[in-house]
Amino acid sequence: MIRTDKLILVSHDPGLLEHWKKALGSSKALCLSQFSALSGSELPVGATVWIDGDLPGLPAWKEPIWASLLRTSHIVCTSSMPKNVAAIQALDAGCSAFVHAFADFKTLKQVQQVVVSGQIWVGRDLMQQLLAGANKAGAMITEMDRGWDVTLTSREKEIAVLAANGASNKAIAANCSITERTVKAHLAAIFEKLNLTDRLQLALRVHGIN
Amino acid sequence: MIRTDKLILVSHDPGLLEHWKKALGSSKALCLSQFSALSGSELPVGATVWIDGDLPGLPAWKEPIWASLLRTSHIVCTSSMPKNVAAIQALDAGCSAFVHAFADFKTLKQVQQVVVSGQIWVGRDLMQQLLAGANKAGAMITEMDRGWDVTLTSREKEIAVLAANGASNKAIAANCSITERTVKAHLAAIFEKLNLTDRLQLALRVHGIN
DNA sequence: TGGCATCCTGTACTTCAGGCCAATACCGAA
DNA sequence: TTCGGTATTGGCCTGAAGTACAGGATGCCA
Repeated sequence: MIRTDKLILVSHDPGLLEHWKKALGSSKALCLSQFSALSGSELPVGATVWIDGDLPGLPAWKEPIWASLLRTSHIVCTSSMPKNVAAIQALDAGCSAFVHAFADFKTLKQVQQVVVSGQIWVGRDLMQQLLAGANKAGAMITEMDRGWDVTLTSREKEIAVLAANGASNKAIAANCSITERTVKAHLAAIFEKLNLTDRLQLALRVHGIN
Repeated sequence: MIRTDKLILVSHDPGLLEHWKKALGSSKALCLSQFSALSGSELPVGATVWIDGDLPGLPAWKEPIWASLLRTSHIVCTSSMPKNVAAIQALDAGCSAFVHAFADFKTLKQVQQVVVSGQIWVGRDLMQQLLAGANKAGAMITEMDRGWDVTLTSREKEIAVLAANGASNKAIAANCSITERTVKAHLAAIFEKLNLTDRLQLALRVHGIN
C-alpha cells in the first residue's frame, strides 16, 4: 500500500524512526539522521518525506532549501511537542501535514495516505484553531469596515480622532477651544456608544486594529 | 472496513446517493431524501452522516438542531458548488469534513476514514485559504516587527505587544506571571528606548500608525 | 410649547499610569 | 572575578484618565 522506495524518514532519534517504520509498515524506508543528508541526496520525484521537527539544525521554513524539496516531494512535519505556531509556519511553507511525532500507528498511516493523495492533513485541535482564525479574519472585514463612527456626532468624531492619535485631554481641549471637562464628557459618550473602556481601545478601533 | 450500519446519507439527488454508496462501498447505508427525516429518526451513536449541502430546506448552521446531531455523530458536509465561506461555516459549526459532493471514490473513502477516526478533513484549496487567514491574523505581530522593536529585549517585546493591544498593567502582569510593578519597569524601559511617553504612543508605533 | 438631542461646564472622587529612587538575582563577557 | 545587561520587585508620589452626580444653553421637531 505504501511505496517504500519513495518514503524517507528523517530523525536523529532511532526510537522515532522505528516508530514510524512500524506505523507505516515499511521496513525498507530510507532513514536519515541529519537534515544535511536529505538536502544532499537526490530525492525520487513524488517521495514522501517525514521530518522530525525537533531535529537539531533544522533550517527555518523561510529558507530556500525547503522550496526545492517541496517542489518534488510531500513533506510531513512532526514534533514531540507540537505547537500551533510552528505548525502553521510549516504548513504555510508548503508542508503537507503536521502531526505529533509519536502519534498512534493508525493516525500516522492515515496521514501518509492523505498526503500521498495530494491532500493536506491537520490534526483536530489545530484545525479548529485555524477555523477560529478564519472566522476572526473574515468577520473583521465584513463587520468592522469603517463603521466605528456611524453612531457618533461630528463633534464626537473630531474628538475621537484626536484621542485615538495620542492627544491628551488637555491638548484636545486646547485644540477644540473647550474645557478639559467637556472633552471628558465627549469621550465618555464615545466610550458608551462604541462600548469601549478607554482611549487605547478607541485608538485600536479607529485605526482598525481590532 | 466501513460500518454500513452507522452510515447515513442525506440527499434528494438519487444520483448522488448512488455515487456515495459506490464510493464508500456500502450498499446498505441508510439513505434519506429530506433533512427532516434525519432529525426525526434516532441516530445510532457514533454514526457518520453525509449531508448534501445543496439540499433544499437545510437549516442554517447556527440552528440548535445541529448541536444535538453533532454531539452523537460525525457530519460530513458536501456541495456540488463548494464555496469556502460555506465550508468555514459548516466546519466551524462542528462538521468533521467539507468535500465536493461528487469527488472521486478514493477521496470520498479517505474522507470517511479520516472522519471516523475523529479527525477533520479539509480539501487542499480550503486548507491553504485557512492558513492564509491564520497568517493574516497572526502575521500582524510577526510582520510588523519591522524597526520598532530592534532595540528591545524579548521580554520587553512581549510586554510591548500586550500593552499596544490594550492590556492593562494588571492584565499583562497576570499574563506574564510577574508583578504589576515589574510590568511598569519594563514599560518604562520601553518608553525610554523608543522615546515615547505612554502606552497609546506605543500602540501607534507598534501598529505602524506613525 | 414641550420634549429631545447636542454641546458645554462644574465639583468631587477613584483608579490607573508613569516617574523617581533603590534593591536583589542571574548570566555572560572582559 | 568584576562588570554590565537583563529580569525582577518594593515604596512613594504626582498627574492623568475616567466616573458619578450635577447642571445650563442651544436648536430642532412634533
